[in-house]
Amino acid sequence: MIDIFIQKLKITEPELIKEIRECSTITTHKKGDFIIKENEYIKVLKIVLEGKVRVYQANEDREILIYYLNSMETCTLSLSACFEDCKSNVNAIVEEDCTILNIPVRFVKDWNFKYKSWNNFTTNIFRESYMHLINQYSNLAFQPLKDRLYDYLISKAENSIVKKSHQQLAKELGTTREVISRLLKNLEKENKVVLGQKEIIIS
Amino acid sequence: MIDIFIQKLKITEPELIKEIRECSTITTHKKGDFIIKENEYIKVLKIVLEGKVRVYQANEDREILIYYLNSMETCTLSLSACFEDCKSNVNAIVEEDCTILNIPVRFVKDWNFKYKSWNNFTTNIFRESYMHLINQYSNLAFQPLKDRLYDYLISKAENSIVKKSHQQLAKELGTTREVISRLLKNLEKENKVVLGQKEIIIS
DNA sequence: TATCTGTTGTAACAAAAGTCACAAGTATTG
DNA sequence: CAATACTTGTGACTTTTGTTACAACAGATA
Repeated sequence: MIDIFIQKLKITEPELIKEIRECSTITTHKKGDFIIKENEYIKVLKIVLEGKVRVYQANEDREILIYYLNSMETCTLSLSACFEDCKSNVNAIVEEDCTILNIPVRFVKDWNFKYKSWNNFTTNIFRESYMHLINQYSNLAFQPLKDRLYDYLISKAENSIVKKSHQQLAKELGTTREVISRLLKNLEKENKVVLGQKEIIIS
Repeated sequence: MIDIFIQKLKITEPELIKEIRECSTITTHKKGDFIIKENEYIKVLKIVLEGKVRVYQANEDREILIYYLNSMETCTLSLSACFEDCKSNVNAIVEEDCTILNIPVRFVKDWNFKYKSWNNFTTNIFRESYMHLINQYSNLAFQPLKDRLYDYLISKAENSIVKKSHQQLAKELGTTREVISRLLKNLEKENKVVLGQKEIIIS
């Protein structure tokens, strides 16, 4: 598993590969486990080798998705935290049983100047995440929820099907279940989707 | 001017200081000039030595602030763009006449692995910007505009006074002037602020 | 002073989003 | 099968935000 990750990162330095193997730990987590909780100090960089994790912010009654971590994806927030001892401002919950590669913060910081390929890796993650978040931000500001929902469905569809409950969508888009149900019904009336049980078909 | 910036960055390597001086250019811009436009390729890292720049996203009829660049602040977006040739997804307009330090992208990338203090600088900028943006994001998702406005006024107040027009505030918070005027009037009725011409006093 | 531009106030209405309450269907599991 | 939890539908209502239209005032300048 680590090999695939190392390959994906285009890590060439043998010493770095050795260091990663030596200092990192691999943990497994069940669906529903919290990987990171708000206000907790982050002490390791977390990379999902397998499974799925949802990283989100919450207020009293609603949640909004920051990003999903799928196989071989890196938690930008934990990476960010590695460079300065700081608390998390998000939660991360396991959505599908997963295997996680944990690298203690001090290594992440050291490697950044020691190994070129690690440096490329971290700056790429930052760049991509930052660009993505800015776009999310202005969509949230300017797009009506109906449009955000429809765009989101399209982006998540596999073979034009999205297997999610209305409640899940609400948590991802930062609203409530009733609102999602209503908007989906409207989309169905406009013949843009067909609704099923935990399933939305885009037409 | 460059000296202060170098000092602020805690740059110790004499060669780096030399390189910065040699490769960078200093430009001046008048109020209203565009530093960066949406969909333009970014070719230099921009650091505001003096003056003020507003970086924002726009749609047809509204704008939302991403961040202000004040004296000695670095444009995270242009930094981000340095690591991969890419188009801007924001605009940057001069709000107060300014002096800008421009560093071509290839240097920014090289230095990141060549000089430790430069590496620290870039990762710090990324970390702070990313953390800040995540918080802005969830505020936008969860906080009513009235609260966002009030919090914003408090954060921008100098001696409890904010010298901005309603139109400016609208552009910063991603809404329209009329809405801001109404919400401010409500805040005044609740004795939270006193309104004047281009001036809001927080009480 | 007259004119122009920018600023603020505000009413009336429309649209979007959130809340509450309840009903009914589906899936899961002891 | 019965009980339970999850899922979806939906009406009625409220709150928030956006839109349109117009009036009045302030400040700068010719």
